Amino acid sequence: MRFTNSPPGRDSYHHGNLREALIAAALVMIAERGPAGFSFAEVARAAGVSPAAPYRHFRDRNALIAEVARLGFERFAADLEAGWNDGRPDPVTAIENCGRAYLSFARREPASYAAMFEPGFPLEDDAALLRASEAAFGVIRRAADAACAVHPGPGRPPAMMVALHLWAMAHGIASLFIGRPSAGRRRLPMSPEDLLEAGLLVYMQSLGLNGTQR
Amino acid sequence: MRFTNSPPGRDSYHHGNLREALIAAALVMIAERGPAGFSFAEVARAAGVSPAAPYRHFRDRNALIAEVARLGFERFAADLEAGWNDGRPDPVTAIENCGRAYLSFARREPASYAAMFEPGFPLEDDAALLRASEAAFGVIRRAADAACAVHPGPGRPPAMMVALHLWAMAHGIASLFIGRPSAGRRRLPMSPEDLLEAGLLVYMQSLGLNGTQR
DNA sequence: TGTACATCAGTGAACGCGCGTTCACTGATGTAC
DNA sequence: TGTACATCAGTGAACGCGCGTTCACTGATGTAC
Repeated sequence: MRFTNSPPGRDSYHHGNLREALIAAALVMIAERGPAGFSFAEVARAAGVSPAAPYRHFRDRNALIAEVARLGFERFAADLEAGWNDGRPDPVTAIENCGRAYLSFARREPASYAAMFEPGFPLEDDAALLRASEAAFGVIRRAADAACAVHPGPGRPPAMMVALHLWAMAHGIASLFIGRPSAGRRRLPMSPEDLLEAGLLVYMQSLGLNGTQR
Repeated sequence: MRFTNSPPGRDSYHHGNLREALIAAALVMIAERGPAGFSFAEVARAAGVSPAAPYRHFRDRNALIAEVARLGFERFAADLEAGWNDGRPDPVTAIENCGRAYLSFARREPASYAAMFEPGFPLEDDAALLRASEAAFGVIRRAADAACAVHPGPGRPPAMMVALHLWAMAHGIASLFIGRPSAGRRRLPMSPEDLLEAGLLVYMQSLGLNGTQR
């Protein structure tokens, strides 16, 4: 598979779109074989370009994966934001929609999701990447804030903790039941989406948010 | 680092313990660099043995990782079983202990946990491995059964679903907050253990299991 | 207890391969005047 | 509009390296008698 600008073959000495083509090729390979499953040279070959060309755009293979992850987090945050939809029509429904958006992203973009959460090397020191991941978590955090605000209190749980619970459950389900299988995967008696929705409802019921009242 | 039988150097033509030494060396390398971060040759070198020697014990590198995962699942199941402790003193406390055992395993054996859940290649067709992973899930499943049995009903939730929720939350927290960091990791305002305990309590409260009554 | 022999575990040399990285280069693009 | 020049993106050849895998081998162990 080639990822050149001008179909079918490149007509110019310059590629014109190499950076994007490399990212697209990496996504395909990560989806097929995981973040560890390709080399810098292979991705160049897939883009129809010499093995030295990618160095014009990325310091090394890891930098390419980091960029895949960063772009993934950006789309991920946008998806979660759309699902949350400012808490409409009500917090419980909006959180369910947000959860659905979460799994939908993991399903549509397994390669991005893997680069984001199992890159195979530490991704901590990339400021732009951290910012993108914080934006995504920010959506969940705001959803938890809004949900907690409904709580009658006293005994209102800390919103940060609720956000982490929501995220852990969504990530747990995505990571166990969506994407390339691991040995841990079980057969599911229901879709991951239904499993997450039920889990969120059980959880939120305890918080005084009755899922049936909407 | 060498993993030979007779310290400090091997005195015999035969290693005597090579299989175990290869597994031990793989565990160290996986802990440091992830399941993708070592080669078959490197693990042989670490064991102080020629690059051809590992082939006497494992078909290839993947078979070695699969064995690491299988042994990991065995110890994992035993740990969960000990935490669950047949539901004593009561199901809620026992499930909390089981959750603590879950995270404790991920903390003590990050390399095994990674091999089990992010091997980097499909591990589906290894029957012994599948059996070991089913044994581990079986503990969670039995814990969910016992917890659901306490539910006053009607509206008692399916135990299988509850088991999957418990597992997803524990795995989500382990995978996000324990082990080698990914870009997704947030700073935690509390320990993973406390986060999981709180999450389990909130969840189980909805099931009619009051965590404060024990 | 001793000996012959089969089995087994590890050797070490060899191979072809693809990778990461560098380098001086070259062709295309954009811009100043 | 034309020309000169700087900048930029991709070339292709080269390198050393470690890997995976094979092979005939050898030394140690265990067992039959």
